[in-house]
Amino acid sequence: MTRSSRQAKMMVAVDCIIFGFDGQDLKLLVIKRALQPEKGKWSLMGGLVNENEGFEDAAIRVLHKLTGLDGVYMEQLFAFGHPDRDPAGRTASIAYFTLIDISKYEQQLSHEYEADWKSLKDMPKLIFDHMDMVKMAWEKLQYKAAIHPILFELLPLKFTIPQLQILYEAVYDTVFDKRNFSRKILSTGLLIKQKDKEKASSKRGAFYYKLDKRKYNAKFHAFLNFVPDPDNLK
Amino acid sequence: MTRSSRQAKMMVAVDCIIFGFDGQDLKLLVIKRALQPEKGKWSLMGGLVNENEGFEDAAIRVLHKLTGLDGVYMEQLFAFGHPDRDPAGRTASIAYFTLIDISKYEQQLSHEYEADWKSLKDMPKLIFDHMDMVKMAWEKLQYKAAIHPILFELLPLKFTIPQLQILYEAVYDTVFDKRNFSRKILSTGLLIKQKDKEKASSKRGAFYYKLDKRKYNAKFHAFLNFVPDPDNLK
DNA sequence: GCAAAAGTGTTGCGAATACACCCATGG
DNA sequence: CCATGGGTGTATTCGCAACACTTTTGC
Repeated sequence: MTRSSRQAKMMVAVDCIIFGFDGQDLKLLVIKRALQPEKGKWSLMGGLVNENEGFEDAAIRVLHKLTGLDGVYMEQLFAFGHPDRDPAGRTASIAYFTLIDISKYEQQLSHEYEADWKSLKDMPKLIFDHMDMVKMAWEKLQYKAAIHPILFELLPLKFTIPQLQILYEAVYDTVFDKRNFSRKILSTGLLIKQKDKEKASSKRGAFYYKLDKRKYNAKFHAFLNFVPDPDNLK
Repeated sequence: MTRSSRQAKMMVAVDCIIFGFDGQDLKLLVIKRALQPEKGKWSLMGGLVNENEGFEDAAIRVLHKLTGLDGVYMEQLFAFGHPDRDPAGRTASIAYFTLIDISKYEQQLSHEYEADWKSLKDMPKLIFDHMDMVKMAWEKLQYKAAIHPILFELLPLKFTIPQLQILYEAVYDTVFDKRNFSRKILSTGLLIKQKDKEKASSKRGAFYYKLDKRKYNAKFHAFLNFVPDPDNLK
C-alpha cells in the first residue's frame, strides 16, 4: 500500500448544528451563505479547518465567530465525506452538534452574517448535505436527551418546571403528564428551587429553579429515562 | 471568508477498530504496520481514502482487505484530526467501530498482513493515537450494548445462553446472576431455541439459540437495560 | 368570582433483583 | 455416584404510569 495519486488530499471543513429554544419551539441557527457556490442560500454555519488546528478547535472558533459564545455544549456528530457532497471540489465536513442558551446569543449577535433562528418544524431548504446533518443531529438530540440531562443546556440559568416541560415536549413532539414529569425531574436531585417566581406566563407564577452544577457534572452520564415509549426512537 | 492558503488540504484515512470474541475474552484485531514511519509496530488496520470514495466505503474496503468479510456490523466512531497525530504530515482519520464473528474471520484470513487478535486487557502499545481510538471504541461498546442488542454481532450463528453471558460479562468486566440474565435475554423475544446442544463445555450440554433476524432488525433500536448499575458507565 | 396555570398525592402494575434447588451426563 | 455446569421458579422491592383535585391570583 503506497501513497499513490489515487489518494488525493481534500479540504476539511466543520459545520455546526446549533440548537436553541425560544420557550416554545426548538430552533436552529442558520445563515445565508456569503460565498459561491450557492451564495444567498440557507446554510449551516461552518468553515474550513486551518492548517494547525484540530477539528473541535475549528468548530469552537466557527461557533464563536457567529455567536460570540464560548464554553457551550458541543460534541462531534459525524464526519460527512461523500465525494460529491460539495460541488466546488472534494471537501469533507466534520459536523458538530451544539446546544446554546438562546438568550445569551441575542445579546452578543455578530452582524457579520445574515443569521436567523428557524423552527425545526419549518426548516427552509439547506445547501449540500446540510439537511442530512440536521436530521442526524435532531435524532441524536432525541436519543441523548432520553438518557442524559442535556436539555438544560438550552435553558437560561433560571427556569421553571413548566418551561422545562415545554422543552421536552418540543423535543419529542408529544405531551407529558405534568405530575409525573415534575416528579421525575425533581427526583434526579439536579434542581435547586429558587425563592422567586416567573410571573409572565401565569397569574399564580411558577418557581424558578437552577441547575445544581456540581451534581449535574457528576450525574451527567447517569442513565435517565425521560421518554415513556422509547420504541419511537431509533 | 475566502479559501486562503491557511486552509491546507489534508490526507484522510480510515482506521478500523475490530472487535471479536473468542468464547472467553474480548479481542481486537491489530496488524504489524508495513510502512514507515513506525514500521513493525502494532497498529489498527487502516488506509487512505481514495479520490472517489466515501468514508464508509473506504472502511468497508479496508476491512474486507484484511478479513475477507463483507456485510459486518460497522459504524462511524469518531473523526480524529489533531494536527500532529501523524508525524508524516497532516492526516485526519475517520475511525470505524466494527464487530465481527471471530469464527468467520479465521476461515478467510488474508496473509498479506501480520495480523493478530489481542486481548483488550492486555493490549500492546499502538502507534499514533490508535490507543485513544481503542479506548473510545471500548467505551462505546459498553455504552451501546447496555441499550441495544449489538453483542450478537460478535457471536456465531448458533450460540448458547451461557456463551452469551460470558460475552456480556467480558464486556462489562463483571458477573451477572445467570437466572436473571437468561430471563432478561429470553424476554426480548430475539432468540429462537434450537433442537441441538453444545456439548463441548459441559456434560449436560446447553441448547443452541439463533437470533431471530426479523425481530432483531425490528427491535434493534428498542432500548434494553442489560446493565444493573449503569452509573458505572459514562 | 372566575379563568388559567401551578402544584401536589395515591394506587396499581410491571420490571428488576435476590435468592435456592433440581436436572442431565461424562467420567 | 458424584462433580460440573445447565436450567428453572418465587417473593419482594422499586420505579413508572395513570389519574383528579386544590391553590393562587390577575383580570
